[in-house]
Amino acid sequence: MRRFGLIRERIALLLKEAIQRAQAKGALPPVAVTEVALERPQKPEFGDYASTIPLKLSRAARMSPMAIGKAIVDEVSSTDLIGKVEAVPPGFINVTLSESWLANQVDAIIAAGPAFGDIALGRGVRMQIEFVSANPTGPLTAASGRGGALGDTLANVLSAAGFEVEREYFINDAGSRMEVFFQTVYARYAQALGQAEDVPPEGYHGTYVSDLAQEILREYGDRFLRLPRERATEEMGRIALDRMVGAAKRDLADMGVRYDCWFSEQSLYDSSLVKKTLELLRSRGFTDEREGALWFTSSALGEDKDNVLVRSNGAPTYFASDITYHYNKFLIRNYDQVIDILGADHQGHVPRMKAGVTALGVDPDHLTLIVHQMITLRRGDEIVRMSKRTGDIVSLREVLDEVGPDACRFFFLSRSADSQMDFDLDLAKRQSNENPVYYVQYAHARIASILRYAGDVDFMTGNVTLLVSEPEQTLIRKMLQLPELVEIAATRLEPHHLPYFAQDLAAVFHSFYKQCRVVSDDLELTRARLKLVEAAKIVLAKTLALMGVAAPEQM
RNA sequence: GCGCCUGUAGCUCAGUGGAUUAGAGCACUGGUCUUCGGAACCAGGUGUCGGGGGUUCGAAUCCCUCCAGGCGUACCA
Repeated sequence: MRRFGLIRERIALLLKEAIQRAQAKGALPPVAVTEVALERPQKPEFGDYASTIPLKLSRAARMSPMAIGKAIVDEVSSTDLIGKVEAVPPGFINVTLSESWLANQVDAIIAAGPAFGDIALGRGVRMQIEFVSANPTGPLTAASGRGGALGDTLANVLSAAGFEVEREYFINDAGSRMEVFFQTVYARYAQALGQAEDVPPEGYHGTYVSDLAQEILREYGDRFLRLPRERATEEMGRIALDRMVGAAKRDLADMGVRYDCWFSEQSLYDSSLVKKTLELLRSRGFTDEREGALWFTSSALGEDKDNVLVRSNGAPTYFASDITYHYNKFLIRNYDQVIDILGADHQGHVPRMKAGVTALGVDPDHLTLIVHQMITLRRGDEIVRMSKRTGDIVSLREVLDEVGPDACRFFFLSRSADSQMDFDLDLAKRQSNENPVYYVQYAHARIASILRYAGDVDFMTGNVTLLVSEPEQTLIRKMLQLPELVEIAATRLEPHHLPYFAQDLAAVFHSFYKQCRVVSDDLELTRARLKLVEAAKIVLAKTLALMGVAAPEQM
């Protein structure tokens, strides 16, 4: 797969070489220059890239920023890439890309095809990203949708950035919540058969459990009532669990979320890995027995408290499973980097997991925990609570059915993980026509339509050097930002920049379309512009693909 | 109490220490004029960047403090 060197890096190198030459000639004092940072100026008249290096060197060099700027600019070697480079007050160096180089990039984009935007940042580093991993004790909630969109998109972005990414869902099919869930299913089943059974006090009161019990009753009859209670609870529970996991898989698949692996928590017990991991922690001196329980002495690793691994009743906690799970990730499957995406309601898990992997002898920097804030669901002014235990659920399924997967993903992705999110279901439905996702998709459909309209015009021979008008160059500039966007999203683990870029790109395309007739009597210009349109389609489709949003040929 | 996150336009939100006027979408108003898809384009304006200090040549951005909201702070997950 072909990957492109970033324009920004090429320019930074040119500036750095210029500085070295200026220093060699004595035009600049030999002060140390670590890196030449480049930014994208807010305004077009300031060029495509700008550096503040003169301002930063001013003090050490004991020269005015403008004098430094001029000394550097004088030494920048001329290339086909740069059209103009100038020093401007108070001490910026502004770089403008050359018209002809920009025009030629249209050919480069078409040659790259769907690989355009891919970069060589990851260099094959093996990375695992785990997300959603919701308890299979009920349907996925809308909140899980946020984790799903975030994790799946981040995985797409990291793959595009050259990481070797595997996506995983941790199925919490063991432990105390599971027992309570099994008992709840049994109670509802028994109730359906006229028995006086109560849902356990900490049980799940949602109607979905009753539905599930009815379903089991229809398919299996009353046979579980004739089995010993413990065995019936276990067997029926396993059936219910399978259905819940199956539903989660369907919901996520319908949202376009893909997984490479669904990993069972129970398997960690079945293979005795939990026991082995606890032994390891014990032998390394990170455990302590107090009040009949086994504690992880995380306070010795800088955490503010210790955490229970095995309760005094002998049952391991979820934390014991999760450390074991990370033992598996790091020491059995040997991932170089692991990312866990959690909801804010699990933020307390972050410091102890960091301490946990440290105790395993793993560099905690190899584990990144991304915490996304909660979403508040509303229907108009009414706030909707989401809890599987109370049964007051807005399921992901419901949101998908109401809003559709594309709008759903686009919406979830449009906010940074750090921000709480308001999701008004009424509004999302009512405004579906005004949702930015349609604006972006419309641009893609319009492009496809233009290409259809052009019919059999063979534009692959088009001469892109004709593409020098302002709307054309603006569109090319915007398209060329995609690789940098991938870099930013991948290094900062922030996929929320994608929807904004998609909107910008669509807007720039619509504006171009309005100003430039594509298919006209001028055959040469038509061919060139069709190439540009084709390139725009590639870039827009790639952006949408990274977000997991459909790129329709027509709407 | 302590910890994490947040506070930017009427609403929902972007904003990697930099450029006399801090951005986008929605909503609102007016225009385009519609032979390639009008689900479009163009033009309009509001901000004590929560308050107050500090660092810096320069702060929405970094530090301190206060206020407000969300979440966490279990032998739950």
